[in-house]
Amino acid sequence: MLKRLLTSSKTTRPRVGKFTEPDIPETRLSKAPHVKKHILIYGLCGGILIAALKLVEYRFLVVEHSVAIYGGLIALLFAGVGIWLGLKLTKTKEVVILKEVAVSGAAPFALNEGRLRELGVTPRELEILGLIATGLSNREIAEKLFVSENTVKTHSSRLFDKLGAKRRTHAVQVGKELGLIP
Amino acid sequence: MLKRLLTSSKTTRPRVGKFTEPDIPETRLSKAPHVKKHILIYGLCGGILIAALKLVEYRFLVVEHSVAIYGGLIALLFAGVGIWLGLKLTKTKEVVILKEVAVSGAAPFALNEGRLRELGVTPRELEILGLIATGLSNREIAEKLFVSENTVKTHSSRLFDKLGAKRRTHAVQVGKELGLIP
DNA sequence: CGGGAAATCATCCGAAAGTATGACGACAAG
DNA sequence: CTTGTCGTCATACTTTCGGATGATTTCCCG
Repeated sequence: MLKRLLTSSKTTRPRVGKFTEPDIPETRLSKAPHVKKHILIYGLCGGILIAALKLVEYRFLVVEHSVAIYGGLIALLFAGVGIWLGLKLTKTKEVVILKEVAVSGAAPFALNEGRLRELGVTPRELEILGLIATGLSNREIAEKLFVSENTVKTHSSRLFDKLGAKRRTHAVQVGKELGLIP
Repeated sequence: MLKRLLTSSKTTRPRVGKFTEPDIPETRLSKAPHVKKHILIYGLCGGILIAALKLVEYRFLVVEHSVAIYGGLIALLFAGVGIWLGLKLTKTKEVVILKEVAVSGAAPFALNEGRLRELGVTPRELEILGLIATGLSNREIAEKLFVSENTVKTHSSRLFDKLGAKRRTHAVQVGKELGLIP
């Protein structure tokens, strides 16, 4: 039991705590479908740049001015575009985080009547089991049900016998496992 | 005396181990240092490319051959480098993707450490609370932990005090509500 | 090195829990 | 009408719990 406790914390807590931090709100930005889009954009930019290059070449031939200036312009242009694209792609990819939070469906708890009959647990005993599970003492249960404490003791005794429990805490545990109490 | 010696080595050690173990499975992929690295690489490539450009310009001036070819070469070069960089960056970032698989049906219990500190519940006390919740008696807990029954009673007494519980069943109930036990 | 937290162990004592047994009334089924 | 189950109550007894208190050891922190 305790081991299970620790085990679950071993697999659950660190993962959430270390990787996603307390950011419970889902910060998902899935970009899987956008990849192709970016490739397209990239190609488009490439085309535009090639066209620009052509233009530059054209002016180059026509005007035939300082070659170094035009070359530098081209270099700057492409370098800038490259950096821009790199950053853009980087930024886009950077945020890709898939996060699925456990929903933990609320257990509606349906009383296991079959088990009740199977064990021969009477309604009164079940009622007392429920009160025991809330942490009440025999006396408090007796007052709550307007009966004597001895009655509660006999009920609980028979209940423990039917559940195969030795203590009330054990009975609670068994009752939970058997679906007798939520 | 001998018993105490064994006790300290059998109960203290495992306890510490149990509580620190959960942090071991860390499959983290730190990316922070890689970013700057990439920026450096990028800058380096930029320098190399500029140098290449200069070279091309030089040959351009000297040989004065077909301008279109050199321009195309430059464009291709830069385009290729841009694509390569983009892909590389993208790839690097993609590695950082975190996939958190949801645990649908499993118990999502996460120990409430804040409450622990808030109430001043020690690890040992929490351990005993877990054992109490399973329905074990003080004696059984003592045997399980290799300590004396009195020790268990002391621990549970302080635990009840901290939880504001009067009975062990009540303590279990409170512990569940407070997220101390599953 | 002192001080404090944590864990350990002990003793005493009253309260609560659990066991064993018997008994009584209500009520449904045979 | 008899039988059986269920709920109720009681008495007597044993076991377990829980509170109060004090002591010791270990470890960490200032």
